[in-house]
Amino acid sequence: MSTSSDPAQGPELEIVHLLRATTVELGLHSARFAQRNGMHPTDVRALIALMDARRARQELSAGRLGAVLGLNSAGATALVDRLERAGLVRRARGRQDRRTVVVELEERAMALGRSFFGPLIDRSVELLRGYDAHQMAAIRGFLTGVREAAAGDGGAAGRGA
Amino acid sequence: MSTSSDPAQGPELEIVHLLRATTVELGLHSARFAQRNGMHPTDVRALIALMDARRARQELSAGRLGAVLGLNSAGATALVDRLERAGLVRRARGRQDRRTVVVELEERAMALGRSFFGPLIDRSVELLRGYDAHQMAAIRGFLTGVREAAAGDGGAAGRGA
DNA sequence: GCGAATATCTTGCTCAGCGAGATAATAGGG
DNA sequence: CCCTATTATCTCGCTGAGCAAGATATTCGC
Repeated sequence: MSTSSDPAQGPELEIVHLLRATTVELGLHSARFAQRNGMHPTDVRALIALMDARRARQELSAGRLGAVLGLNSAGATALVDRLERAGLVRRARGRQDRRTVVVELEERAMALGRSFFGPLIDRSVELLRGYDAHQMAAIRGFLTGVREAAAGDGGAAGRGA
Repeated sequence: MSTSSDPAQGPELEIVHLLRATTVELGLHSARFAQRNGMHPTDVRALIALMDARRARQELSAGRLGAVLGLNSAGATALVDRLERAGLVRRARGRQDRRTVVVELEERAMALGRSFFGPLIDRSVELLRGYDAHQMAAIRGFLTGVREAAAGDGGAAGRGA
């Protein structure tokens, strides 16, 4: 966000800060969406995870959803309660394992998600169409590398207070 | 609804989802860092904003910090209280306008921030060194475009429940 | 100096998320 | 088939982040 860094340190650092600024902006966009619809940031993240799972044609249980979002079981239950009360999801018992609760998206949630992601996705695809294969490979490689670095928990982080 | 479902629709969509996955992973990384240091997500975001301001050689007041993070004045006061109690920042009265409270980072917070961002930044720079100017321009252009699209509040999103 | 405007702080409240434990369903050994 | 360990979810009680409203302190225009 805000003004850039010392470009003197190289174009690489400038891009690193640009990536961070972009993630911050996406987060703020998401927060605006949440507030506008009377939801909490966690609810939006849950919606994203559920739509992701749906794209991959996989069921998502309450517990697994909570794990993805970093909640404990009580928090996961409360989350699904909220989403259900808002009419965004419905609970269904798992078929083979009836202990599990499968969280299924209501049509309303899909529409809401599309209204949120659609324009952003369309604009992104439009941007990408302007690049050649060589450039696309670079974008893909960079994002993949950063994702793996973040997932690998690169942050050392000493003991807090 | 065209765009947002099928990965077979082209390499563009794959990259869009990759970007989203990357931001999610960065968010989880940040959450792990927060928990490990007894902080909350908002505290980490505040630290980022403060380090950003410092890089830009700009002072950040309590109220302005709260605005950046989307908090009201009470929330901003509580946030600075928390960070101060954790020894991460100190309050200082503004020089020309003594109503304001300038939030200044303690050395400890800088070190903590570096331990969090350092490895990720290093890895990112390393990745970027493998690309030529043509590719760097594509990465820069794509990220800039997405950031602007998100900032422009592309999400329509009607009234929620 | 007086009153309006502005920045922060205080008070009281709501609700997201946690820890601990209860309940329900499955899997395996006898 | 029954009994026990395991696993998935839910219930209860609590902590604390953030909000709304208002108090307090400082600045600016007149």
